Amino acid sequence: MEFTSLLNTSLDLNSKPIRILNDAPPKQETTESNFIELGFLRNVPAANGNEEKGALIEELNRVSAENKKLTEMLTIMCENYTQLRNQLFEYKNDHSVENTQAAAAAISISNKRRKAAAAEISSAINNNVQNNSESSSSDEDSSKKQREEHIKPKISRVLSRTEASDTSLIVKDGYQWRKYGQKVTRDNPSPRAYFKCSFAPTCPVKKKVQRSIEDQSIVVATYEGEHNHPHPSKAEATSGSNRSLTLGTVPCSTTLSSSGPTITLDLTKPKPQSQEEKRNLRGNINAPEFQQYFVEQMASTLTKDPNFKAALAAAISGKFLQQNNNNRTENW
DNA sequence: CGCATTTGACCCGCGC
DNA sequence: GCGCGGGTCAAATGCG
Repeated sequence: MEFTSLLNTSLDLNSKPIRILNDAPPKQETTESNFIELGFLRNVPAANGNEEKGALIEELNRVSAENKKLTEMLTIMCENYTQLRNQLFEYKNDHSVENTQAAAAAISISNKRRKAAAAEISSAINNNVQNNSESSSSDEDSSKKQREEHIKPKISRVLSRTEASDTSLIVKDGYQWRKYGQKVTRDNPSPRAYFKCSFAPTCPVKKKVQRSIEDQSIVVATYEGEHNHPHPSKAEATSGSNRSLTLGTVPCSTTLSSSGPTITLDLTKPKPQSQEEKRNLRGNINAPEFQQYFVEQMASTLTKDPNFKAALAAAISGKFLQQNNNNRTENW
């Protein structure tokens, strides 16, 4: 099963300010649209006339409807995610015996060459398949294919948005990684970094991180294999120290939109939280606490977004200008 | 001093 | 067999 995080859950907040008045000058238009998006609508004075007021109310209604739609979409996505996660757990349970054998083989041969290791792992899996399977020799081809599927390490891609100037190639996913190499590949001028799980050789998981050739602000992390140990943040939660809330076993930090600017939500970023809160939140995404946490995360992400900051600054400065103008008109 | 990162060298698979 | 390119190793280096 390949897990590719190409879902676009981004809200595209204010990347293109909404046009309110078609004939309004650009500067004014941007400021006013920002007012609406940032919730300053109530403070906009009615001095500009009833026509504009009506337009603003209409816009507010439109934005409210859009917000409702987005909320529904988010709910559906959460449901889908929960379903997929359950399916993953079921799948894992079904294959736990095979995975255990493969992991044991991987540990015992950690110092051998990769080829030999792969051969041993595959033979361990093959033995298991053969032992468990009652298939006759006529099914050899299909069982071969099955084996090949087992041998293939699980590969998943995660896309993360970072500062384009940030050259660290670090994708925060909660796990600890040790960098063991960096290469410049032919198809992409930006270097590719190679990481191993810090639990290696016990944990065979590797990841490759490289900036997207299309958008330098996006880093693509390719994960190979599955961790055979609990998520560090989970382990910490059980052992007493708190760093982050995890939303499942797969990294859910990122999204990518292939077209247009997006805002990426990083749900794995560490956040101070009490043990009790964590217990209450885990596994109940509909809980008000979770939703509050989710909103906090979104707010945190938004405040880190330069576009959002610029929009906020524009809105605030616009607000002050507006107030000054009003004061002047009142004083005159 | 120990650990993580860097980086050049090396290995290996693949296409010609 | 050779060259190319991706992936890995391991000595050197940096940092806390």
